[in-house]
Amino acid sequence: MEGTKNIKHSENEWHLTSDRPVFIQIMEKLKLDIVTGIYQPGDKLPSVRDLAGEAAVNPNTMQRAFSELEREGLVYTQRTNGRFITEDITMIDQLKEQMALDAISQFLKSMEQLGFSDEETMKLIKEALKEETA
Amino acid sequence: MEGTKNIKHSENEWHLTSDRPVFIQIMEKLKLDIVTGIYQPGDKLPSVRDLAGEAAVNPNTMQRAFSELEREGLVYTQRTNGRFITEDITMIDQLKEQMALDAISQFLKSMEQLGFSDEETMKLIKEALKEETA
DNA sequence: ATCATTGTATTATTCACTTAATACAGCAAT
DNA sequence: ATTGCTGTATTAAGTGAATAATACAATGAT
Repeated sequence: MEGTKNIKHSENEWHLTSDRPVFIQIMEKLKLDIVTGIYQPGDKLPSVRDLAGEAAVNPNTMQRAFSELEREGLVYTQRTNGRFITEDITMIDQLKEQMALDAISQFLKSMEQLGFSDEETMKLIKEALKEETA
Repeated sequence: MEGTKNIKHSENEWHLTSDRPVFIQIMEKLKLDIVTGIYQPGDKLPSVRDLAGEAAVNPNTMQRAFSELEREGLVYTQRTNGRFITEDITMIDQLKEQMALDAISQFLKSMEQLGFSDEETMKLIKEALKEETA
């Protein structure tokens, strides 16, 4: 096979916190890496043990995160060879769109709950984007 | 007497979930009720036991949520009389502004992580708001 | 003075998440 | 055949959150 370097993550930072289940946070990071193309369809993933060491978590915890991702169809396993990103590009695109829609609806819900009108929300968003570039 | 109805929440729904600490979710709801004016500055709160019963949680859990809110200065306690919303209007206004800014920055961060440009994000927000009214 | 209500404190138990330490089966390269 | 890597499974232990069941001190109303 192509020897060497299936390390596609280099100096990854996992910044895991204790306020939410770690395996959930790992799933979220992996999903981000998939929809943003850091992991390409069909890519081989580092082993459970390697990733666990890199993220400084127990191999069981990393294994659990992968099991869930596999249950959702985002990765698949070759029993003794390793894990791979799904080659279903449609699924990946749909996931990205869904994650964006979730972020949007969650944000709009928050602003509505705080009592901001749609106009006020738009105004605040525009201001935030302006200051971002500055 | 019980004729005094200091119940300002009526048929409140707490929709608590098990994916995050309950006392955190309670704090979030109380904060929303404060910044949106459901609870006014100086208002007396229902007793720990009453609120615990209403939210279907253990009194200890409700007590913990209040302890944290008190630590943050949003409520204060009269030892054997009850709890009250802070009368510091400035603090409440600042909290509301901070919650809005947090929602915005969290949203923008999510969209950036997903790889959307500021322009794309704005476009998606506008579309979401249009469909909302329709 | 008595009583109900208030916030508060204590102890024990349960549960999910996490870690730790192994162990096993299957495939590839040597 | 041996070695090394892969995913996977198992058991034990520790931790924080939540519940349950009480108990106590202080205040206001009666």
